[in-house]
Amino acid sequence: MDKQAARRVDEMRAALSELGVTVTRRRAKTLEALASTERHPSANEIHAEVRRWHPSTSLATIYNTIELLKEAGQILELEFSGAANRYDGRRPRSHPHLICLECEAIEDMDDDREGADGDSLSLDRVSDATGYKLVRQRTDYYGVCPSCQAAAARRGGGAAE
Amino acid sequence: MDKQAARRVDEMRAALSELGVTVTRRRAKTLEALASTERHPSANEIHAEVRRWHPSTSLATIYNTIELLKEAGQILELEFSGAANRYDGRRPRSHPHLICLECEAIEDMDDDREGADGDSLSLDRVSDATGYKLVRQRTDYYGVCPSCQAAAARRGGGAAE
DNA sequence: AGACGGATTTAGAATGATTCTAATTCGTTA
DNA sequence: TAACGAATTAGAATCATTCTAAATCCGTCT
Repeated sequence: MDKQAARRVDEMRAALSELGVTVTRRRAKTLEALASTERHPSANEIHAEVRRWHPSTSLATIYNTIELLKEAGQILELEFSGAANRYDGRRPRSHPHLICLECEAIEDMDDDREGADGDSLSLDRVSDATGYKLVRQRTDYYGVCPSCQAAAARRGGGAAE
Repeated sequence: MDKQAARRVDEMRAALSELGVTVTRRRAKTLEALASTERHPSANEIHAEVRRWHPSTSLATIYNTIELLKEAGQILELEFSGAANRYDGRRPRSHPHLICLECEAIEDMDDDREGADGDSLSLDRVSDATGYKLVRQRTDYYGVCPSCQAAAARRGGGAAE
């Protein structure tokens, strides 16, 4: 676990304690799993990771912890209907994602690629314009990632394919 | 069905024919249901509407037609994991939505509220910046709509609530 | 140490949207 | 009318997520 991940785990721990819940060993491992991957894991993937240390852990516990993290504002949930939800525990504030339709990879998009000041300002602006009291936003870009494009080119041959 | 809705139905019809599928009466009603509401209905709601004219229609047929419309690029699917997906058949190109967390209303956000030229340009820009071959985007703003805010104020009394 | 009580966890059942399947019906064309 | 492929149906299957009731854990107090 690198330094950034460790810092993130501390933040999440603190936020959970703030909520009045105890950070058990299972929960701690869940936080670590979330903080130490860029992969935006599903509940199942987190479960598999936590099980490596606490084999009797049940999926319900993972969902339970995710729920608490949501209440604490410490996790971003990316909902999908045809597939499992994916989670971002590294950057809990709303930010855009790139989603590959072929390999299902999800990666963060750098904020500075589109508006510098990020999302909260934009939220405020939209709140003002619409009268909604906004709390978060979701922005996803769907397409084919460079690596899948390369794989397709290798398979298919020419550009016409 | 107003004029705009009728035009939309024609577009969808044409796109489906283009695909080589026949636009049956049930499918036609499905298109109408989609074109004539701002409500972003779920599959169930569309089903209920179509059933008013063709009571034996099965849910599977609705999903089937939605699938075809997706292939034809004539419908926007807003995925949710905890609730039914919602559909936008009036404006099939990517555009932002406002989603009320209390009453589950979904409304279109005017494009000119944020970038005038809309989404395809933005898609191109992001494609260039990231190397992804992007095909669509999703932008949602989550919060409480004005009408639910008013209802809450009425219930709760003062501003402190 | 022992007992208590509340929080946590577990296994499995329940839920609900969506997809699949096999059989039936519909529409068109010969 | 017969025959064919497409469309449709009812119901089963799938699968992520949530719920439930029982068991367990953990800190605290005696």
